[in-house]
Amino acid sequence: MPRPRSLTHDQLASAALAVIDRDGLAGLSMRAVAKELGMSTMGLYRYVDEREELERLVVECVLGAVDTEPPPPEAPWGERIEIMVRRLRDTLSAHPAVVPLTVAHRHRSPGVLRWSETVLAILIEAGFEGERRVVALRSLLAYVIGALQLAHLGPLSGDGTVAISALRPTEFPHMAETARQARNVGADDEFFGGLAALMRGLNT
Amino acid sequence: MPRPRSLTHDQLASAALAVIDRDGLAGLSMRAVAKELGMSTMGLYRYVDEREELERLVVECVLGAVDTEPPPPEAPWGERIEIMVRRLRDTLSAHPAVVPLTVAHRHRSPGVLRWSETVLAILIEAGFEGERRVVALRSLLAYVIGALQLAHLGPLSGDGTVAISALRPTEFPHMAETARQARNVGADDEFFGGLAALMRGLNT
DNA sequence: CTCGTAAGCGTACGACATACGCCTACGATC
DNA sequence: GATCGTAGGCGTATGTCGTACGCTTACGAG
Repeated sequence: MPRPRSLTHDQLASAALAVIDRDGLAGLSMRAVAKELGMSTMGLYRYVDEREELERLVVECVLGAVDTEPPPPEAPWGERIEIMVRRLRDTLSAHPAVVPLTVAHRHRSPGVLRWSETVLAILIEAGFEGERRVVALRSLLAYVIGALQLAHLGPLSGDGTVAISALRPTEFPHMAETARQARNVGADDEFFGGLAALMRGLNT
Repeated sequence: MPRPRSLTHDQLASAALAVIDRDGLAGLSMRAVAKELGMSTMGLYRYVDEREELERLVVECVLGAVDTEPPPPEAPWGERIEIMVRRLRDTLSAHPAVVPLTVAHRHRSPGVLRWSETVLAILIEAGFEGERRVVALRSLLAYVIGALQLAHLGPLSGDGTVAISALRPTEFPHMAETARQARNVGADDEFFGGLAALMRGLNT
């Protein structure tokens, strides 16, 4: 075997992640990642066939870090699900710009699969069967993905909310008032408030 | 006033939407839209300053079509919210590829603002105040956005689910079985099942 | 020591957004 | 009806992107 590879997939993904964290998802380019690695642009193509594969590596690198060990079984199942959701959210929150990539590549990520497997085990133990189980898993995923994107692109405490609370109150009175109140709602309160509601509803 | 504009914003947005519907979001380019309109690439720049503005027009065109009239007030508030969510989902489902644009530009879209205004009015009438109202609106939006993206990029009846149900059952037994069951769950069952759960939870 | 394979690089091409400058058609004014 | 300023529309040019292709170079097995 001639000439061993000098870069691991993890190093590739970390470099890409560094670019994304610094310049946003739009800043991700083969050139930028190559420069980050101190190599020529085309050198990168010895490791990945195309940009999409690099994106998959990034997703795996991020999602692979999720703790998928089953939470302590003595806790009620609702709490255990919340623990799992919290882990996923914490992991993705560290790199919010990759969430769109996650959505696109989630089917091939062992990370999400392992996470889903653990969540399903809890749901099954809690008595979820058939369609009800499918709906529970999908709605949890949908909520996490949607909430993270909303939070990243327009956090409650950010410009958007300020702009809305300044709207002509005659046209959008409820929006203006709600936006004013929203400034006092932290990102965690918002996320876990909605999650708690979803969990209550799934339970009944 | 010299030389009236020969194209309306709506015509611009419709052309862009046609491109997106045909070639996906990745196919959206100034060149493609200009060609769709039968004009030169640079001619487009007489109407929009930059690509982002064209995207905003598309979002407005789509979201502006949402019916934001308050639903019949004799219905229970939960049903009225569901009607509003259904309208939003139906509108976005017609052009699923624009959902990511929607997320990015939602703050400036009168369509979402009007929709939110109507939803807030229902929530207020139902007794939602302060943080609880904020959380309700945001979690509904998060769920819709997340669910639509999941459905578009990997519908339950699609390849992804088939691929998952073919995974080595020793490693992902629950996933494999759940995916098999998921093939019998329609997109509407999935969406409204999760929505119903969220609504139940918000109510308590 | 030799040699085949893979590593890594440079160049090149076509698509993209878009700045700039040109000619042109129109409508308000005289 | 002639004039003129504004906006419409186009062509060209620049810099970025992904990536195909071919070259040189370093390594390890024989």
